[in-house]
Amino acid sequence: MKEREFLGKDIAFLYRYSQKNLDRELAEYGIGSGQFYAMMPLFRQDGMNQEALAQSIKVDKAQITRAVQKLVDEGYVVRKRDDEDRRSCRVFLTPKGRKTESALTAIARRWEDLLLSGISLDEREQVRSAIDTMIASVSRDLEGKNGPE
Amino acid sequence: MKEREFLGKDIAFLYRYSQKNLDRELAEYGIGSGQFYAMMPLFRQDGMNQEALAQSIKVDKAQITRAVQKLVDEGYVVRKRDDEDRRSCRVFLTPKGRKTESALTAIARRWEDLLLSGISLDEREQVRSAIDTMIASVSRDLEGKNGPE
DNA sequence: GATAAATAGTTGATCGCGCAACTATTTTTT
DNA sequence: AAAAAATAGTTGCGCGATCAACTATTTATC
Repeated sequence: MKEREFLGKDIAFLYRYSQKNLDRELAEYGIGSGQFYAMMPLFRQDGMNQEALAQSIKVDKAQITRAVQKLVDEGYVVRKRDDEDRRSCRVFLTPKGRKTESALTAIARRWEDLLLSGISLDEREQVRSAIDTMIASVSRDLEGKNGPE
Repeated sequence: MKEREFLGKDIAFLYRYSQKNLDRELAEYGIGSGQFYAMMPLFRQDGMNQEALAQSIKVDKAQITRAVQKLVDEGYVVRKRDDEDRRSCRVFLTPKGRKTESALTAIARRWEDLLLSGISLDEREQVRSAIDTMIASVSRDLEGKNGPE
């Protein structure tokens, strides 16, 4: 039985290196990894509010406030007060923002290709579903801890 | 073919939730996840210098400086100037530090058990080796980028 | 319809972490 | 042996991210 390291350490390393890689690739767009993650869901669906955006990448809403602020500063998105519910802001891509879609998705794809490069095609499917399972386990744990009081 | 999300997002989530979980469990010891990762290698081998410690968890040496400083403040480790090479400090566990070993490894194990809880035993082996492969791919990429000048 | 509770967003404090610039000590070159 | 290059560690700066406390608005309750 091979001597194994703590799995958390491996995930941490993959995360940190991912940030580094993204930051390098994104530098020319004037944004960092935090903004990148916030952009991706907007390509799928434009005009969601910040709460929905936060949920879709599972980060704190404070983080979204800051990411969107930066994206506004850089001209990639605009905030529009929602007239149905004036507490919330809907976030829309600007034309400049839309133009980055193919470049940003290419960056995501390249990173993913690198990660999976040593793994056979049918194993990839298994790895992905294992990761889905882990996320589900963790999410369930999370709910148990702060969800229903 | 199922609609898949960006793999990086999943890794980011697992990482962030892991930090949160560790921080909660470590609170009673007065340390955070950053110090936890630095402690783990010391249980295996005491007295390595900070450079080695940094490499063993693949973080920046600046991060180790800070983590060790905090661990010294909390009384878990001591720094000893190395007399063979007076540039480096060797880091040793104190008795108090040693006493945390079983608790900290239990925390690591519980977290890992949670992560893997939905995955069958033989799939676990595959997942682990897939992650090893990803780490190898990423490390190779990293070397290609700043290694041999 | 007034008050209470929930919700969307913002802000400040704090942690984890990498990078670049710096100091102090080897090690290598010449 | 002197000068140059490498190495271990520290420090300042900035980004990503969470939490807690706060404001503004909406929804529920009495």
